[in-house]
Amino acid sequence: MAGSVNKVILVGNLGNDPEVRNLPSGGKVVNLSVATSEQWRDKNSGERKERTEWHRVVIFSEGLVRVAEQYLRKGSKVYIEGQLQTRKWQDQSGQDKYSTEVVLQGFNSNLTMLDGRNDGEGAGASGGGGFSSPRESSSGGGFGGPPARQERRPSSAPAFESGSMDDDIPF
Amino acid sequence: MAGSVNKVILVGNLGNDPEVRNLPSGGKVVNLSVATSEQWRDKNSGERKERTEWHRVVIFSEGLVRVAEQYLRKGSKVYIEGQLQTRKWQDQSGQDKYSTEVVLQGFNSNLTMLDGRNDGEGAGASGGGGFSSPRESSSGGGFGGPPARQERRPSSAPAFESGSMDDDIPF
Amino acid sequence: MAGSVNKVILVGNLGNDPEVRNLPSGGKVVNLSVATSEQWRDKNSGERKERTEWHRVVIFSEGLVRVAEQYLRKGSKVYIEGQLQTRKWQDQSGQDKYSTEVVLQGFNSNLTMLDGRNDGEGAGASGGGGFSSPRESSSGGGFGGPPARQERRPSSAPAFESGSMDDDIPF
Amino acid sequence: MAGSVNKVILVGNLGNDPEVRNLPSGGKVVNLSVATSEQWRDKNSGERKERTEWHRVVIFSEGLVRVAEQYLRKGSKVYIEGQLQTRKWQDQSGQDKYSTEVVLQGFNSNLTMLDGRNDGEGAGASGGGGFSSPRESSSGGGFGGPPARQERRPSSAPAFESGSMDDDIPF
DNA sequence: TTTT
DNA sequence: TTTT
Repeated sequence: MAGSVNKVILVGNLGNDPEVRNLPSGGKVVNLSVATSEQWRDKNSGERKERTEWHRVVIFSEGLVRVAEQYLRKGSKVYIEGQLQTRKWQDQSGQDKYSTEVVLQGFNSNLTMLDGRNDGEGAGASGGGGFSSPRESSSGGGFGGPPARQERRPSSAPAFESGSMDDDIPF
Repeated sequence: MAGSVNKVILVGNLGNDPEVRNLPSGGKVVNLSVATSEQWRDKNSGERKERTEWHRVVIFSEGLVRVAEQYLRKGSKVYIEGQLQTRKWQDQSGQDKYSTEVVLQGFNSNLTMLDGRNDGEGAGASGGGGFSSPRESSSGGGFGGPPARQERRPSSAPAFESGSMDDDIPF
Repeated sequence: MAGSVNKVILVGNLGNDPEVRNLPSGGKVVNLSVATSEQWRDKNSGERKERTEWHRVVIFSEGLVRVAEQYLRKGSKVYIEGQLQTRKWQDQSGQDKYSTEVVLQGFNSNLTMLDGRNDGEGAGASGGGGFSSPRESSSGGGFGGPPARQERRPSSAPAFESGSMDDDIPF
Repeated sequence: MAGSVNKVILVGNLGNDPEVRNLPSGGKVVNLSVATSEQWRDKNSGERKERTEWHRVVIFSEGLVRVAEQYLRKGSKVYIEGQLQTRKWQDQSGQDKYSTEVVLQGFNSNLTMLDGRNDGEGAGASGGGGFSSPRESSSGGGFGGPPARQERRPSSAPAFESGSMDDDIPF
């Protein structure tokens, strides 16, 4: 197909601790159960309503499996980026069943803890090797206007709390 | 829950013409069957592989129902933004079944045709009324730096045809 | 154009309290300064690195202006969905300047607080009126398989903490 | 910061052929100029309006640089996923300038051609190596319900051509 | 500078 | 069932 996209973005809370399973291959898979919810007020009755949706999330990416194991617990709030996949299986009675999951696997996945203290490295999808600098190989490379010698990501990166950018950025 | 997000973004092709159904309420629902696919080369065998995923899309938003009816056909390429929802139903034998769909309803949905001739208006989710100006009520409103009297979107909108941006934007 | 999309998604923290300004028109605009940051370990030196990016966010949507005023403070973590816009302005010396902002306006915007106690209504973009039920007009409307009489969003919606879905959803 | 997200999603058309530049390091950077546009009808005057936004896109990811060079031309329609970055530079007169760009670099980027004949492989961000199977290492790994011995993506991939899904998926 |  |  001349280009397609399959992306799910969730922000929600874990209904349970992550379930880690070992694969025959030696790898691991983690299953999460993630709740998202909407609130609204009924137009007619004026009542407060809520609807909770549960999502099955399956993590294959090595790096993200590690994040899930180490940092996530029942109740954790997470940002998730994955892909929709439906698979077919048979129950005990041989009946066909379908299961739709949000799959985190390969380059375009993400899992980020939104509460708690992730003093860790951050979590790239990184299918295997981990990643170091998000822009390791650049040097210059900007658009026409700005001169190429400009440093794009100075090592003296200003931390958000420091307030040191006050006279840099005009806002 | 202190804030959650449930969003699906798809770019894919329709496997069939849209199915339009009338609701008892007088409204309409449109069902789409959307394919996304990935290609890759098998690391070991070197073979070319492809996996196609089919997505059930259900459109409730009035404005988007109209777009689907008028412009979409089997084979159309679309951009879709909706929400994941799983619902339970019983088949003829009384067995419980679950069905997961991408639902377009309410403010945070979108449906945009990516091929063909949409000679129409564009497609906002607009639950009912349609929308006029995307920034009708602004006047000024910029950040600190720029003076507040600046027009953000003058009715003399800076259309590219005017050529006036040529020496404006440094790229 | 036969369909285009302009969307920014941010999860980050406010560097300052929201700045609220009144418009001549009687409306309000809110400006936010939002930080996102990445951490990584330098491949060569092994050093821990961090890069913080500051985003200017401008809120025009009435409903979201209210959310920002009421709930957001310096340090708040937010989910933001808006549009990229670059505008031109002149500084005191008459020099042309360009400013790129993430604009929340119209139907496809979102602002959700990710920490703290938003005991409020949730925050739809809702350009003007607020919104009540996210699926007010549906009744049935599912895909072919499931019968139309199924309730899509039962009022007895199970809250995430209740565990009441245990025997409903097979995960 | 306990987790942040910085993501831009664009669907638009190239205003010019891609600009490829060689880096001192031996790598390449590609700059794109991408237009998105909105149409609406003015509430008062009833006039048809349009607003075009131009985005500067900078591609560092090796794989995506290749895609851009090979397949993209002036007028091409693309799906782009990247990150917002603002950088500072000085013009000839020593004046500080800021430039905000959509940067494609590292694992969470994407570039997909939405028209034309991409007879190629598809385009993962894949910083260097390319990617083979999107789920090479799985075997089993499903959620609780389905038995673990189920193959998730059999090498006999269930291609739609086989007709085998006809009576499978209830839609 | 694109596209409709 | 789509598309390449």
